[in-house]
Amino acid sequence: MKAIRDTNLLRTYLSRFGLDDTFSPASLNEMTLLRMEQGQVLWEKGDELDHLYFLVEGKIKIHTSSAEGKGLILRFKNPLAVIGDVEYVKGTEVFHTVEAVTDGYFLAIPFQQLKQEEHENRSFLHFLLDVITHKFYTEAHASTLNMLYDVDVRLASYLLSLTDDGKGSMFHEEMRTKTLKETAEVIGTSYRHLNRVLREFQNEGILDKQRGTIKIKDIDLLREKAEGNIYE
Amino acid sequence: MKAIRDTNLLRTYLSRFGLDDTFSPASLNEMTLLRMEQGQVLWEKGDELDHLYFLVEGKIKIHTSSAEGKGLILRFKNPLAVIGDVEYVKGTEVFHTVEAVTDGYFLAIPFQQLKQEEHENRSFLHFLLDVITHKFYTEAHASTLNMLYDVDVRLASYLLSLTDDGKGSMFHEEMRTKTLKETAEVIGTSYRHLNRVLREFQNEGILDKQRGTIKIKDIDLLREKAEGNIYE
DNA sequence: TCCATTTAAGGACATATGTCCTTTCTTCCC
DNA sequence: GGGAAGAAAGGACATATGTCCTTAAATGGA
Repeated sequence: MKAIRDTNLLRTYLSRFGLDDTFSPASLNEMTLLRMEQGQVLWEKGDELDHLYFLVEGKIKIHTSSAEGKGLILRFKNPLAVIGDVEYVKGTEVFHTVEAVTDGYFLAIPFQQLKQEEHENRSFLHFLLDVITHKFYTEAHASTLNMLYDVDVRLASYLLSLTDDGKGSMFHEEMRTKTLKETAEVIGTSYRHLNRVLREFQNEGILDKQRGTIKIKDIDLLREKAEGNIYE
Repeated sequence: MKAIRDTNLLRTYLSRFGLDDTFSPASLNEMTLLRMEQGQVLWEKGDELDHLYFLVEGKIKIHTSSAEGKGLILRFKNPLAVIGDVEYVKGTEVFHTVEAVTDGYFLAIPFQQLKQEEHENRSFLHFLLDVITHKFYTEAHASTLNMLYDVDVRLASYLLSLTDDGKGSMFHEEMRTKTLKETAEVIGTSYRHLNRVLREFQNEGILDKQRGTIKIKDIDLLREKAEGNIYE
């Protein structure tokens, strides 16, 4: 990634995400702005980090793959996402590959500065704790869902998580998955199988689809399929 | 669980695990000692917690199950294990069932007291951060392993994690899994299938087994099977 | 505009894994 | 010592899911 010298933009992001409340002025001063470009692989398994990064604009994809190339997308992330928190606390290498899905920006701050911050500033520790706890929580949910349920349940959950606004009411009945292949990776199955399950759903009257455009027809049936599970 | 009035024992545990360095005297004073009994279900999904618990003696099992009764053991834990950390930070309900595998003891401290501790004591926040980060880290490893690899690789990893002392040398070539059924649940498969894979391993000369007693014969072959993955 | 590339759709088949049973040993209790 | 209950072993079969292909429609440059 390339460093961008744009103090105004940097300040805008700091205040938009309340980072200027979390960090001391000294730390804010150490922040740099970086630009990522679509498709770029930002970090790979095994990399050593020495900065903590905040995604402030754009979208990234966290994924992993076995030696044999079998891939699995763990999640997509939008601002404000934090990268390097676990690595900072545990001093370990990067474990998952991070890729830019769109163009965007990161803020970066050196680990060294964070050490300082830890001592002077309780709210930073709290921030870190909240971020990592949240990661653990969602990871635990998702992995349980993946281990315990078949693809149809996971797909239903995934569709609900996009369709539902989380409060029980429903928003866009129609949505376009960018690519079905990507959807397959997110729920941890092959494209072929996803397609199969989608057709089943169509046959059961749960949804309509034509070349990748999926339209939910019966959200109650979908909820039934998901068996009360929702991604996230 | 039943509260035990045994100040000496309590103090022993506090110092054995260095908790008296982490907590303020006021908090130490609020600690209570509890006894668990083998087989007891200690917490279930949906329970509300108002204490943080430390397992100081004995062994527990963290597991979960779907509505249809399909079960999955996430992990076993020995002292010092912490229960309720995520629930404390996020204010959520218990997510996994916790069961006593043996008799043992917990220390408990009210969430309310922790609030206090947070303000007065930086090392407590750090303690919490370390514990949760570690949980995230191991959970991420295990779930990736589970999603990406087949049972044979997972079994090989699991056996290695018991056989290996982690530094490349090897300890007990012979080990007795308490029950194979339990082993199956830990690696997330059915007993039937575990049995199948064990027989394959035997045919390939990797191990010998007779009625549940497994003896590793060729640890290099086993390592090859595990493809570099180790549980934990 | 046309061709190359990507995405979608689904057939055919292979494989991993699960479910349900039956049998055989152990273990343990009365 | 004998029977009941649990643990191990594995046969038979069902099912979920993966791999490999082929075809058709969309999409993005040159």
